[in-house]
Formats: sequence, structure tokens, C-alpha cells
Amino acid sequence: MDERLKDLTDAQRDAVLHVEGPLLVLAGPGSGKTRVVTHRISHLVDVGVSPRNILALTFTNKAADEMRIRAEQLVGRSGLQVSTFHRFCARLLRGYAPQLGLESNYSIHDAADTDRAIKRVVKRLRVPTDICSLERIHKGISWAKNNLIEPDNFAATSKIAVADIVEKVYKAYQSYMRESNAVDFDDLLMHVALLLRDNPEIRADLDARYKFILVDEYQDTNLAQYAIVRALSVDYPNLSVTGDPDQAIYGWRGANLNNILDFETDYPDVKVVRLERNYRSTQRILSVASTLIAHNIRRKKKSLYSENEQGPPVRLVTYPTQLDEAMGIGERITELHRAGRPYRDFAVFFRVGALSRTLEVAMRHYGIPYQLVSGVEFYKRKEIKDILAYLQAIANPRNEEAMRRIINTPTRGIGGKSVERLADHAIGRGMSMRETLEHVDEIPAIKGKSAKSVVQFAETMRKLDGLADQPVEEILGHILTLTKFREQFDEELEEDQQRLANIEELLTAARQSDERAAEVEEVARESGTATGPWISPLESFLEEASLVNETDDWETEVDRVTLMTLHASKGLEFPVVFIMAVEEGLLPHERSKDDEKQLEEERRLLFVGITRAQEDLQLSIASYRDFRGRRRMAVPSTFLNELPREDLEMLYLGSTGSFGTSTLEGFGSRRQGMSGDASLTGGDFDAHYETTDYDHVDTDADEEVFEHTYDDDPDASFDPAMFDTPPPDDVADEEPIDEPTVEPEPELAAKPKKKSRSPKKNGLAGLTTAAELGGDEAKPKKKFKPDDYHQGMIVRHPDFGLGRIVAISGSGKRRTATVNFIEYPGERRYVLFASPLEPAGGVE
DNA sequence: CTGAGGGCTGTTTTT
DNA sequence: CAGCCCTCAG
Repeated sequence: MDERLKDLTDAQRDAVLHVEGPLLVLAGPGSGKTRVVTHRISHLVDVGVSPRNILALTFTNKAADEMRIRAEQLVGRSGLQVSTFHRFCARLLRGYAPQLGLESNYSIHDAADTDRAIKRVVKRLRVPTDICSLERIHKGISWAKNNLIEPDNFAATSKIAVADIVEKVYKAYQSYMRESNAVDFDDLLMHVALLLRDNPEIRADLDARYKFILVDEYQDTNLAQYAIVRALSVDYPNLSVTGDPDQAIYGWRGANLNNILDFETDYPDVKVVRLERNYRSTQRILSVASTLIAHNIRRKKKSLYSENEQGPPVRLVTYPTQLDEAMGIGERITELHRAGRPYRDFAVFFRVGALSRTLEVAMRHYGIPYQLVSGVEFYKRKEIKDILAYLQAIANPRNEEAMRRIINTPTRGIGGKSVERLADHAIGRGMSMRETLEHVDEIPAIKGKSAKSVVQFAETMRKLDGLADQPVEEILGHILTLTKFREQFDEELEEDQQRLANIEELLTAARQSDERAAEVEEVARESGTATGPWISPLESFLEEASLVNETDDWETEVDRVTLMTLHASKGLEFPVVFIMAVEEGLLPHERSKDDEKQLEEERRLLFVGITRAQEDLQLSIASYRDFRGRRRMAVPSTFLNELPREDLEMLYLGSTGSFGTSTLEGFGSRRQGMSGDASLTGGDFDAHYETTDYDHVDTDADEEVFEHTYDDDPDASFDPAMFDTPPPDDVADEEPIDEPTVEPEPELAAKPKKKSRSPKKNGLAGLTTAAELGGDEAKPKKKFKPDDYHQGMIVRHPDFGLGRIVAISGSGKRRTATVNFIEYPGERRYVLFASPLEPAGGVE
């Protein structure tokens, strides 16, 4: 009909125009799947379907956000629901909590909470853990939940050796969770699936409410998710799923590939659309990917093709060490960047998060702005979890994990013994721990100082309880004051400064959440489209905190190199991709290599990584890699043997990135001997080692080592000028040594304002210490608008001094900047509108 | 009851 | 080489 359909292919249009009945879209990588889905949503609306009746479910928040944004561009903000499975379930459960023995203010335990809770139960049951590890028990319970097996049916279904132990713990754990009015991640799905199974009226209502359901990444759904989706598509079987069996990488989490393979049997009249044309990658990249994935046995054959350019060969690079690997990648990025590629064009993938360390060092060395996706998650840091536990205890007084966490944090003289006595008392009376606080006088075992502390703590909690409906930021303020939370930290300690800063960031996050909550409420009130029960800002914030991780803050707008795990890369695309450490034991991971099924999943993982690349792809290995503190010789992944030689260019790069003699012969001869470890020791390798003394290089970083190592290398092919302007981190370390506590020099203050010829090189070079910018103080105090700030800008914070804006997003009141302070490592985020930041005059 | 220190462990991917 | 747990001494 309209313009929008014009640039779709026949197959795509086929899917887009499909309205009623089940639809299966088998979409290869880069085949325009998201476009199809969003256009289809828009088409549904065009033909008269109310957006209220459309539900789009994704696997990750990232995917949900993207889909929501793109769908809203087409249909506007219209009550369309785009959500992850978990969030959708969480919302649903708020409304139907009573049916499941919960209250609507239930808590969501994250993975760490779950571990603790299981441990607690195991302890309470006196189950010995030497026979069966906690992890094993956790896995067993999780498996059961993903497969909708309730505690009472466990014994009959499980075949594992320790089934009786798991069963026992599972039962006790579920009652513990119920008493705590809490659920874990797996419960979110299971509870909803069971709710739909056991309550026909509710199921029918929801089926009618969500007449059109779209599920993304269907190959990654587990049985519970399958059951949910199925239950909602009985009376209105307008279920459309998209997925690619070759991109199934969540088997370890209970995903069942059969869900997609058997879709056609589940829904007889299904329309199947195959999207096999790839618009993303060059022919060669695609050829490498297809050849690799063809080695999987359990697989539906699929032919990917592309009419794109052939492109350059895929680089297969061997570096002497992991440091060379990281530096080599850094160097190549720098080269390509100089040739005109923005940093956002690059991504580096790795199998395990631990590999990012060295990479970060290299990025910093080259002054490359980067974004590490899925680092140490903010909400998992101790101080943050502690404060969140207060919020949880306020929102849900029965949350025992939260209670235990806060009862002596900050320490107030209620030790382990007392806590256990409180817990025993609670169990004996069938009350929650929170309630026992009010009855310490009845517990003879707790007396004296301890008893007094408990009474005081009870009083504190009572005060906080009254704030439950207030904005989160305000509640947080009270928590911090009442508990003297900040006083447990020592401002002199760098570590503690970081903690204090994290707390500030939490406050910022709370403020943002409050704003959003207010907005949502307003919209709901105006349009009358409230989709569920009213949720307090507190509950909304907590839900977010447990369901969202930092990965989701990944910003595409910013010009930075992306570093992430292969898993996190799914669904994304980048012009230039590096996949590092394609080595045995890592990819495939050693825990997967014995099992053929798992091995195939590892292969799919690499397939996913490869197919993210649009133009330029490099796979690399390091001959030696430091792992678990030890230096090991690395063996190239068997997967590398499965790639088509004609599309590869094999290179040996020595230290510092100078090009080794390389080549096909070199790698080929090695490949012949690849079955044994020794294969990597021969040939031209040894020569490279002599140039650099890597044994003394500490990957953990001090820059001095790097300078020495790299600067002295005559073969260095990078621009030595880099060292004139070290990256920001270096500045703080070095400058004070040259000129300790000098008086500010007036000209220096002005310097950074000049625009540098080469943006990349300058950075903070002109700036040194906060003192030197003192000249700015003379300026009249001027209010800056949030939109005046931009990336690369140098700003000043009253406490942290000077820093650089490394990321920025949003606009107006919501404009948020991520700042790297010179003297305080790590990034901090600010909502500019409300932050004490001000421009310090200087742009990178 | 607290804090420090030593020994132990276990180390994939994520909602 | 972490981070965690437990033990031990104040």
C-alpha cells in the first residue's frame, strides 16, 4: 500500500502483510528481521488492530528498547506493549499475586539473593553440601522451574543422582520464598505459566487482551516461556515468532530449540516465511559464517546469500601474547580511525568477561574511547545492594534476605548470634523476622546491648516504613541519614570514595526513576490506558533494579568502541568486528567441549559473533595467554579449522603490532600440527619474543611498563607522538610529580579552550590539575543549560575536580552525562540539570 | 561483637 | 588471582 512497503523484499513483505493466524519467520542474521517485525506492527495498526491488543516480547531489555523505539517511530506512542518476558511477567504478577500465594508488593530476588536464599535453606535443613554442591542444587531447582515442574512433582521427573536432595531443598526453598513474599527470576516465568494453566478465566481474559503476540528470538525460549505464549494464543492464535535456530545460544539456561523447530507442528496453519538474504555483511564474512555453521549436525539447513560486495578477506591473526593481541587490536582501531572511521564502528567480542581486562588497558593506552558492556554491574556492588535491601525491606517487610542484609549494616552491634535468635523466634511463632523486631523483649536470649540495638533498629525501620509511597530519592535520603550510612566509609580511602560516588549515582538513578514514574502515571491518567495496578515509585524502582542490568545502558549514540561478550552481541551489528581469543578452552569453552550438543552451541556462538560484522572482521588468538594467574600456551580453536581458507588472510603480528612475515605458509604449517599444543612454538614466533620482554609486563597495568616496553621498541609502528599526550588516566599520575602543587599559571587556564587539530591526540593534555584551571573562578557564575554540554567536554565537579564527559544522552532535564574524572578513576553519571557540574572550558 | 588475617574455593554466557 | 568464608584474637 504505502511507501513503507516499497523497500521491502517479497519475503519481507509477505511477513509484514500477514495479519491473522500463526506466523513463523525464520530469519537469518542481517536479514532485516527487526524491520519486518516493526513494519508488521505498523501494518496491524493500519488495518485496524488496536495497539493495546499487541504484545511484543523479547529476551533482553536491549532488544525491547530497540523494538519499542522503532515501532513507536511507525505507530507513535500508543499503548503498544513491548517488554521482556521477565518484565511482562513481573507486571502481570503484581496484579495476580494473590492467586499465587503472594502479595502484590512481592520482591524479586536477583541471582545473588537466590544463591544466599538457597544456601540459607540448605543450612536450615542441615543438608550436607559435600555430596552435592550448592551450585548443583541451584541448577536443579532452576531446571525444574524452567520446565514447569513444581516441588511436588520433582521426584517423579528428575533422573539426576542427587534428585532427593534437590527435591528436599526445592520444597523448602519454595516455602521460604513464599514466606518472604519473594520470587526469583525463574519463578517469574513459572508462576505466570502456572497461573495461566490453572485459571481458565484469567487465561481467557489475557488471551483476549493480547490478541496479537510477537515473540522475538524464539529459538531462545524455554518451556515456561513457551507455555506462557501458547496459553495466550488459544482463542486468538495470532502468534508470530521470529528466530533463527542457528543463533540459539541460551541452551544452558534451559532454552529449548524444539520450540522453534516444532512450531509448525504446534500450529497447523502456520505461515512460514524465510528470510535468507543477508543485507549486513560482505560475501566473505557471510561465507565464513555459513561454512562454520554447516558443521553443526543438529540443524535445519538454510542457505544464506548476499548481494553485497565481496569485501576484504577475514583476518585470522596470531599474536604472541594476549597483551600483543589487545595492543594489536588497539593499534588497528587507531589506524582505521585515522583513516576516517568513527569509533562507534568498532566492536570487540570475547567469550568470557574476564578477557576484557587486557583489552581495556590497550584501549586506554591508545586513548581510544570505549564502552565496556556488562562490566561489574552497578546494582551488584555491595554498598548499592545494601541500600537496595533497605528499600526492599520497606516495600516488602517480609523479605527476609533483605532484612538479614540490613539488620547489621552499617554495623550496629547486632551480631550473627542475635540474628539467628531472631530468626528462630520468627520460625517458632510463624512470623516474619521483621515482626520479631518488635518483640525482642520476649526473646530472653537477646539482652543487654544487643537488645537495645534491636529496639533502636526497629524504631528506624518504623520511621522508614511510613515513607513507602514517597519518591525513591526521598526515601533514600532518609535511609542514608537515619542509618548514618555514609559514615561507614573513610573519605581518605580511594575505594571508599568510589563507594560514596556510587551512592550518589544511585540517588541519580532514583531521581530519574521517580521522574519516569511520575510521567508514566500522568500519561496513564490522561489517556486512561493504565495497564495494571498502580505501582508506587518505590516498587517501580526496585523492579527496574532487579530486572535491568548495566548492559542495558549501552549507548549507541556515543562515539566509542564497544567491548562486549559474544552473548551480549546478539542482535547488534558493527562495520568492524574483532573476536578475540578464539582458542580451545575458551571458544569452545572447556566446560562445553565434551558434549556434542554444547559444542554446537559454542559454534553457534561464534557464528553469532561473525555475523555481527558488516565489512571487516578479524578473529585472533594469542600463542600465550595468562589465565587464572598462570601463563599457558594457547591452542587455536578447532572452529578455526572449519573456516574456508579462501576467504581468510592469516597473519602473524609481532609485539607492538609490527607486521610479522605472516602468512598462509606460516599458519598452514602450524595448522597441520594443530592437534598438539606444541604446534604453536615453532616457526617465526620465537623471533618476535626477543624484541620485547613480555615476561615482566603486568597486564594489570601500570602504564610505566607500557611506556617502557613499547616506547623503546624500534620497530614500533604506531605514532610515537601518542606519548606526548597520554590518555587522561596518565595525566593525573604524572603531572604532580613534575610540578608539585604549583601556583596556577594563568595561560594554562585558557589553553584547553583552543580546539586541537587532532581531536584524538589532545584530550586533556593541556590540562593538568584542577588548580591550574583556577582562573575560571574569576568568571561570573553562569547557569549552563543541560544542552550546552556535549561529549568530550571538560567539566568540573566540586568534589571530584576536573573530568571529561565520555558519554552523554537525553536532552533537557533528562540530559545525562557520564564523566571520567582525572583524579578519580571510573565513570560517574550525572543528570546535568541537577548536577553540580560546570563546564571547565575545554573540548577534546 | 568486631575486625583482621589466612586458608579455601572456584572461575561462562544472563533475566 | 580474585572473592568468600571461616577462624581467631581483641
